[in-house]
Amino acid sequence: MLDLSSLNNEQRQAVDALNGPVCVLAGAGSGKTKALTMRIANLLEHGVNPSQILAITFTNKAAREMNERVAKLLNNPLVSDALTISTFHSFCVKLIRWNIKNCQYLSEGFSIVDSDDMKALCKNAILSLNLDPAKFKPGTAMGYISDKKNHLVWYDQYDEEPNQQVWQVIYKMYQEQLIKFNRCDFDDLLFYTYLMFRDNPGMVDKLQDRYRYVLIDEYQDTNEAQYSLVKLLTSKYRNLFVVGDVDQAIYGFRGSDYTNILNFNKDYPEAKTILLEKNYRSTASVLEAANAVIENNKKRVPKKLIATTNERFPIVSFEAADERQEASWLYYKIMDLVGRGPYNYKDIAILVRNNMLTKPLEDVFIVKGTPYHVVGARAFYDRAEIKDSVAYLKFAQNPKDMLSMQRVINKPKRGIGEKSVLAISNYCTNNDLVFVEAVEQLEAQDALSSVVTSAKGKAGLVALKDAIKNFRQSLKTPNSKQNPLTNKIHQYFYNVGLFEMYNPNNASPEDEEIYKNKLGNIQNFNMMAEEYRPDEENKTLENFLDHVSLMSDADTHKENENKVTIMTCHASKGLEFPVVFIVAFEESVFPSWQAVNAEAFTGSSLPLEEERRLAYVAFTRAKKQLFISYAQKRRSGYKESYNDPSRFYNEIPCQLLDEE
DNA sequence: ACCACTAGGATTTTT
DNA sequence: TCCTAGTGGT
Repeated sequence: MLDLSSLNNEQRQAVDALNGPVCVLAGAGSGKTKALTMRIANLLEHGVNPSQILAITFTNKAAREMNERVAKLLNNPLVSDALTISTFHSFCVKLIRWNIKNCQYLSEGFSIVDSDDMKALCKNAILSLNLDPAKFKPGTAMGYISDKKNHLVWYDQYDEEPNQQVWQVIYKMYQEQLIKFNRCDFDDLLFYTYLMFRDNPGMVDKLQDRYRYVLIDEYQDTNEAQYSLVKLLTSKYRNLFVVGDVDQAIYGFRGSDYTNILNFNKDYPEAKTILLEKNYRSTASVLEAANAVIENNKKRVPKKLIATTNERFPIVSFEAADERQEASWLYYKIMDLVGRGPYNYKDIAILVRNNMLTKPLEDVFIVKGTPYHVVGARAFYDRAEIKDSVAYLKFAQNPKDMLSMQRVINKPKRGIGEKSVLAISNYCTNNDLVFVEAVEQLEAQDALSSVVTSAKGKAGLVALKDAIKNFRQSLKTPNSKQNPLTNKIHQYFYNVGLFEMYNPNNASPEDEEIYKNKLGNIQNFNMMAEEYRPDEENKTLENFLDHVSLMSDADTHKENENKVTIMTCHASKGLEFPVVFIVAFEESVFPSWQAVNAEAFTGSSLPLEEERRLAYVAFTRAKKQLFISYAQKRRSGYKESYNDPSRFYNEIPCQLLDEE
């Protein structure tokens, strides 16, 4: 029997409201994850089939944890497999793959582009329109395209804004390329799923019957595409349970719209609304500071976090001369907390507004030997050798992916240059063939010379083709302990010459370490194909690549290691730490200069209010103690600036502060 | 086809 | 300041 005794009245209501729409407005630290997991367990206790439950979380890590918690609550590991708990994006990939025939823009084997590929495609589009990429920046194009997709606008829908029409043309070219390569971007996952729903009532009907109970965490951060998806999915049974907090809406820049949660009652007039205001996480002083800051936002529903403890610590602040002094102050504070205080390194988090700010901290921690870990080591996937490895896999999985082909065809050097690449691409397009077929046809007709000139080039091309063919063949035998995916990948990488390319014996003395390192990275990446999920039969190449593409920064957080955690405020959402440091709490950093400018030049305070919510999120991560620092002078990359302390700092009542 | 050098741009937050 | 893409020479 499920033990509900640890819940308060409001949490209890949320857990007990099994049917119909429910909206839980949950302040930071008010036990919303607990309510969410308990409710899933409660549904199961009341005879709901686990396969009928769909829960959407904000990160893959949160999904995994929720799954484990439910299984533990019910003392039944078997429910784990039957439950569907994932992020919007992961859920959408699966839906598209299962219903690929209903998706008019993708076919079997499609793969997801990363932001670098997106940028490259945008740049190609800009160049082929004879526009100056310095004036029409690929980054701006990406923003435009993403914004349109998040609002469910396809490229053929006329853009009324006269000066936006260039971007619309770029959008069109970009999208046509993606479709040709059988690829999609992050936003397409949501958009295409929405289109499938809209155009296939039969499919929606089936899914509605399957997922009778839908739960969504962090609902304040859903965008129009996600909102519309959910609406279609739940319109039949209306068992929609959403949890969120308007004060923690921090993803407006990517189309998230917190009015979705404010208007929940309009869409579902019969909805039950539950307010969770009691905070079980933080000390009274932390909550008073957080409340005082967030009160300054005009666009909000008044709400105060209520402390459940009288414990309080002063909020320690420090004004540093520059970022280096700030970093060493941090170091001494940490040594003090760990050496004399009751804390371990893993109890401490350092939250930053942007990724650049981690560098001076790392410099000090490396010299002093402080154990730390930067969340968002997605940087691993940005290394050239890992991108090459991924591109090799994506090309094998998706034969139409000429973008990945371009990346790998001459790595290692095979004597195939720009001209040959173009000739091969054209041959494929003109004869409606994919790479392997094209090379085989040319080989059979003894016509390889028409695409590559050198003997080395011809041999290289045929060898690459064979390696891909063999790999694809090996994928057809099911994975097993004796013959795991990672072995097949290893063989493939060996065959294409990736290992030989970074063989340290081939390196000059000064490159030896670099080669060793790169080789190690490739091998680690290869191992991940084995480790990323427990069940052998689901470790397909497709699943592995989806996993790699959709892994978020926050998913790289390891809490079991005894290390100080450094991460962005955004990535800290949903987490808690006994001790939290917020660094660079300065005007133009936090709030960002873009937000400050927006208010000054366009008069819009919306970006500033989002920054304030971000500060609120950062503050409320702290369970016990909060430390805040700012510097008079900051050298950040190539720029040097003198900033005032953050306006949010001045919003903290003085009596809570201990200024060092 | 490949290498070495140079100029210019870059970092707000992310699936 | 550092990294990247683009250019010109071999």
